[in-house]
Parts: sequence; C-alpha cells; structure tokens
Amino acid sequence: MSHAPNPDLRSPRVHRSTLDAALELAVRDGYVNVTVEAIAAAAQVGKQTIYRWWPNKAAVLLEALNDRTGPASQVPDTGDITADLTAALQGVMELLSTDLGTIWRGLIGDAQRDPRLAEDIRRTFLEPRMLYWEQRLGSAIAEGLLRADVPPRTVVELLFGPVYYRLLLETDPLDPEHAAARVDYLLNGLKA
Amino acid sequence: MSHAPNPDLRSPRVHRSTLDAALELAVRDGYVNVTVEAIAAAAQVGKQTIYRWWPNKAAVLLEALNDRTGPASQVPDTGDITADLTAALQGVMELLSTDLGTIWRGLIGDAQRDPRLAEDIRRTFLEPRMLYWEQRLGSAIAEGLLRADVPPRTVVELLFGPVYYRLLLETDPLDPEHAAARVDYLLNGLKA
Amino acid sequence: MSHAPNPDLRSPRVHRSTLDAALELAVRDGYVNVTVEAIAAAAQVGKQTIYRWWPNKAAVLLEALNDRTGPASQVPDTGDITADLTAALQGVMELLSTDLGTIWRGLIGDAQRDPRLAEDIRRTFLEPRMLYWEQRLGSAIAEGLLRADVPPRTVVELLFGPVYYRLLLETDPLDPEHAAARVDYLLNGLKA
Amino acid sequence: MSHAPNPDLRSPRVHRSTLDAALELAVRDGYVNVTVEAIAAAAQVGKQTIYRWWPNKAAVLLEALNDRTGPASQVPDTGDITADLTAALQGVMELLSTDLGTIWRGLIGDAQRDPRLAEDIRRTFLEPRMLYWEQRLGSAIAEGLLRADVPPRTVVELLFGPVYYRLLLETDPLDPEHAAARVDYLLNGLKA
DNA sequence: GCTTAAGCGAGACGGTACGTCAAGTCTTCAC
DNA sequence: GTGAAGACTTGACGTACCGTCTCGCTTAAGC
Repeated sequence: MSHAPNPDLRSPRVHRSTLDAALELAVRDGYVNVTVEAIAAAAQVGKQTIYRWWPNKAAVLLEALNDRTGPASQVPDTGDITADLTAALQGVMELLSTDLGTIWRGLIGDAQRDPRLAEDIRRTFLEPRMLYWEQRLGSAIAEGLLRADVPPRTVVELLFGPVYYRLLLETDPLDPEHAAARVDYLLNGLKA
Repeated sequence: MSHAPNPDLRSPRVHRSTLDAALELAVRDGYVNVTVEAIAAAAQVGKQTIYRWWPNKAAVLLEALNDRTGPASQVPDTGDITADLTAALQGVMELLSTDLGTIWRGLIGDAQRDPRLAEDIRRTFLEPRMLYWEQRLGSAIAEGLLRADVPPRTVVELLFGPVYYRLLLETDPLDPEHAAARVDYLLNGLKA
Repeated sequence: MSHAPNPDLRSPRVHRSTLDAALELAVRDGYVNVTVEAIAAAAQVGKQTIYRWWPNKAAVLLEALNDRTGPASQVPDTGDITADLTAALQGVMELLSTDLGTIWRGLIGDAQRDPRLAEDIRRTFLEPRMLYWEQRLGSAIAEGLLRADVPPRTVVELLFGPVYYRLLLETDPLDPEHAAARVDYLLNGLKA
Repeated sequence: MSHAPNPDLRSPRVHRSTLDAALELAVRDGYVNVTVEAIAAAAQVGKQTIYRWWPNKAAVLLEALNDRTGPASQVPDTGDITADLTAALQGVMELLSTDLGTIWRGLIGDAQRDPRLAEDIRRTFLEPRMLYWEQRLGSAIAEGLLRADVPPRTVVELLFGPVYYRLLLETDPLDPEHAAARVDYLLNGLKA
C-alpha cells in the first residue's frame, strides 16, 4: 500500500539533519544505544519520515558514515605502490581508531543479521575501495613489480583482513604506526 | 537479589539438552531467529534455568560451538611449519563454510554490541588458537626458518585476518582449496 | 496563518466529487476504513483541498449524507397525526437500514469524541427534524388530540429514541414493519 | 504464535490496578485522551501485559465500568412495576449524568467501529439489564397489569431508548427528575 | 493581454498512538 | 534448592493515519 516516495521532493533539510543527528548520537551514546526514535527526535524529524527513506537505523548510519568519510581512495597515486599501500593502510587504521570505527563495528555487527545491510556495506563502501586497490595492484603486476600469480584481490584481503580482524575481534588495538612494517612483511615475504 | 547458583547441583541433563537444542535451532532457523524462549522450549527446560547458567543466547551458542568444535589445534605438529599452517588455514576455512560458520558470524556480530561476549569469544576460542600458532611460529623463528623481525602474532593475523574478512564481509566465498597458495604468498612475499 | 478560503472561488467540481467519492468509499469500505487520503485520491482532489473546506472526514460524510438524504420531513402533512408519525418512523427506520444507516452510525460514533461534529449533526440533521415534529405535535395538542401535559419534544424522543437505541446498540435489527404498532403503544399507553 | 495466557496465573494486582488506573485516567483526561500506554504507565504495568488480557483500551474501560457499576438491577422488586420502572429509569439517568456517563458515551462511540466491543457491551451490560426488565414486564403482563400485545422488549426500548438518545446525541441534558413523568406517559398513553 | 492572487493536485512532513516482539526478571508450584 | 512453566516490566520496533506544509500548475479578476 505504501507508495514509493518521490526522491525529487525529498527535503534536503530532513536528509542532512537526519544524517547529522544519527552520527552525533552514535558517537555520543554508542551505536547500540541509538534508536530510530532518538534520531528522529534529535533531528527534529518525524519517525515515519526516516522510515520513508531508510529501512532502519543501520542504513541511516551507513549513509551518514559514507557521507562523512567521503568517497574512496583519499590516497593520491604517487606511483610508488609500497608507499601508497602503506598510506592507505595507515589511513584506514587511523579512521577505524576514531569514534567512526566504533560505529563501523556496530554496522558490520548488524550486517551479520541483515543481509541487505551487508550488501549495502559492500556496495557503497568496501567494493569501491577494494576495486581501486585491485587496479593499482594490477598495474604494479603489469609493470612487473609484483608476482604475477597473486590475485590482486587476495593482496587486498591480506592488507585489510588483519585490520578488520583487530577491529572486530579486538585481540589487539589497531596500530597505524606499524602500517609500513605490515606492508613490508607482505611484499617481502616472511621467510628468513 | 539473585544468589549465584551452586554449580555442584547443576543438572547435566539440562546442560546437555540446552547446548544441543541451541545448536540445532541455530542451524535450522538461523542464528538471528533463535530466542532463549525457543531454546528453552526445545530443550524442555525452563527459561529461567537457562538464564541461571548463561547470560544470554549468545553465551549458550558460544559454549555449544566450543563444545562441538572441540579444543584448539586439531592439526598435528609435523615439524613442517608451511604444511601445518596450510592444514590449519584450510581446516578453519572448511569449518567456517559449514552451518557452524553461520552461527559463528552471528556470534561475532553480537559481540560488536556485547563486550562480555567479545571477551568470552577471545578467551575461549581465539586466544588458545592464536597462542598455539604463535608458539609454533616462535619455534620456527628460533630455528631460523622465518624472519626474526616479524612478530608471530602479526603472522597469525595475516593468516586468519583475511578468512574472517571474507566470513564477515562476504566479499567472496571462503576458498579452502587455495589455502596452500595463501600460505605461499605470505611466506615468500609478493615482490616479483 | 491560514486565511479563510473564499467560498466564491470554490470549485463546484471539487465539492461534488468529494461528496460523491466519500459516500461511495464509505459504502464500499465501511465508515471506519475511509480516510481523508482515500477520499482525496478517489475524488481526484488534493488532500489539502478537502481540509480547506471541511475539518475532517466526518464533516465530509455528514454533508454527503445530508446532501443525499435531502431536507427534513419528506412526509406530507395529511392532517392525521397518527398516520404521519407512523410514516415518519417507518421512513427513518428504512433509511437507517440501508448503507447510509451504517455511515450514520459511524458519524454518531465519532461525534462522541468530537463535540464540533456532534453540534453539526444536531444542527444540520436532528434539530430540523425534531422541530418539525414538535410543531406537528404542538398542533395536535392544540387541537385537543393529545395530552396537553406531555412536552412534544419528549414525544419525539419516545418515538425516535428506540430507533437510535437499536441502531447504535444493535440489540435487535430495525423493524420498519412495526412502526405502526410502536406509534400505537405510544399514543394509547401500555396499561391494560 | 502467541499462546493464550493462563487465567489462573493472572496477577490480581495487575488486574486491579489496570482497571483502577484506566477509570481514573478516563475520568481525569476524558475517554478520548486515554491511551493504553498511559494506562500501563499509571497502573505500573507493562503495556504488553494489558494487551495480554484485553484487546484494547475500550475493553479495559468496559470491564472497569462494569466492575464499578456492579451487577445489573440495583433496584429492588417492590411489586409496584410503575414505581420500580421509575426508580430504574432515574437510576440510569443519574448514573449516566456522572463521569461514568461520559466514559460510557466513549465506549458506545468506539463500538460503532468495533463490532467485538459492541458485542461485549451488549453481552456484559445491556442484555442482563434488558433481560431483567423484560421478565418483570412479562410478569406484569401475566398479572394483567399491562397490555398483553406489547412485547416487553419494546417497552424496555421505549424506556431506555430516549435516555441513550439524549446521552449520545446531546439534544438535551438528562433529566432524572422527570423519570416518573416519562413512565407515566408510557404507561398511560399520550392520547387526550 | 498581463499580472497576480487564489484554488488546486500532489505528496512529503512532524506527530501520536498503535499493536507486536524479544529480552531478561520474578513468581508459583512440583519434586 | 533445582527446575518447568509462564506471567511480568521494559523498551524499541515498524505502521497507520492525522492534519499541516510546500511546491508548481491553472484559472479567474483587475488593471
């Protein structure tokens, strides 16, 4: 019965204030304690209005996070794949060390029970970033700088997998200062 | 004021049937759809009885999973670190490809909102396994087989991080058949 | 600050199609399930336009009902008060036995929570009809046909009260065929 | 999915405090402004608990009203049908002139949109009272005191119909002081 | 004929209450 | 005192409809 709303008529004020309020609340109270109702109240927005544009609080926060973080690859291509990889790794670790990292944990946590959210996370966040590095790594392989038999996607996973491991399992704190060493291990191998 | 229950008086029947029912329900209905109420009903056990011995459904399932999976390191020490690492990696990937992997995802998901659960996961599951491999890797370093400047824990993360990345973010399906290649990349480096 | 709209500029098309759509929807879906939104959609009219001319759906339906039913006293004055009373009573019962009776129930139901609606119902519907019969009864009293000590208004209530009792409380279905008997009881008394 | 609760295990405290709180709120804020949530809060009771035992606020208030009003026929049988009818009529009018009358209006109003409520009103309130007077009137007829061709139920409607007419349509305030006159009109007829 | 002020269709908006769900606690009874 | 059964409080959920608002559009009146 509920018609799809017309995006052209969407109120920019509502859009903005919802994203802002959601993020602020999540930072202040923690991802778990945020409710759609609280976002609505804080954003001076009707609850139904939020549900008109987002399926749940996770979707709001994902968009808020993407909105805040900006598009993928903030790291310039200097031509030096090692340096750029290090910069990217360090950047991600630093980002995930902030309040936003905590929210990100919550989102990924919720994604374990909500396939649509998981899909949105991949589509709007992970894939663009993975794709960029796959391409960079592909170029490096083409230039003969890296082993040709290693799938770029695997390298990306070796790079970022451990970061998410620490983020989500909290076995150790994230250590942006060791980003360079990690890249070194990866590129040069572990054998003595 | 709820007294701590006396573990000596704990009914083994209740303990067993609760774990079994929880696992069965989680496999059948999915982690999300399991409720303590359903476990209690399926196990022919009072809801309060479950809450007497576990804080929530996640704790029940964590114990059920540990109970089913058995203790860490099912992989024998053959002396060949490369082969053993490969076997371990492949074993984990295979395990996480089953129904249990789905439950495991749910648990880690919930752990993002429940620090106590996160702690229990680390203590009862992750740390024993990480510790075992840290020791094996330490020995390998001592034997001069691996670079001495690489912390064993980092190696463990490089090994299992990507697995959890795929498990939790579902960017690609787990591929136990490529375990050997992954270990190879890691030990031999990616440089051409 | 919403200006009072200018009735001269009111679109007759809107007026008509709103009343018609409202009545049609109420008959089809039942009074309860009619919403202003649905009326607007069915009448091809903006929701705001309805709210410009009526305070709520009840007001629309009250006017629609009055519009359909026509002015009070469809019963000609034959000079025979008993016969005319019977005809009137029977007419009301028959009217209230139709779909319009159901809508009428809904309106009176809503009037219990909306004093303004109650007032409108009295003013536009009940009072004109009561007034007419009070006058007829007054004449009959003046002619010495009826007891002089009985207030005409009380007679009207004795006549129509039981009808509304059945309509609203549904203890029994309306029985237009017994209208004559009812008038008889009333005029001749119940004593043996 | 939701099991029917077991009435034997129903908490008397909850039952009582819910009815009391509902009535108090309805008197204080008016029937319309009562919400299930407010009743729950005022009664120190979970909202879910109210929904476990009653379908909606109307059902709560109906029971509360019945609980307060007590069983049908507070009027003793003196043997004098005229006097007893007068007493009953006056009693009802007085009752409906109080705050409870306002609540009663709200309930009957809601019953216009909720057939189940209407049925409950008839079953728990109206029918017992109507039945009592039908029997009394039946006896009077048997004794030859009243016309034998008038159905007792019709007499009851002639008696109470006008009361509900005034209650629900508010054409005039209830006038308990004229109860005797009304009975007189009815029993003795209106013809001069 | 051009301006302008209204009514109008459409539909997004803030808000209130709804009825539902699961969580975790408390109570009762049987053993 | 353990355990089964289940009623309880709590809090968030997502929905429905209300009545208001904002946006262009059309339409009639007045210059």
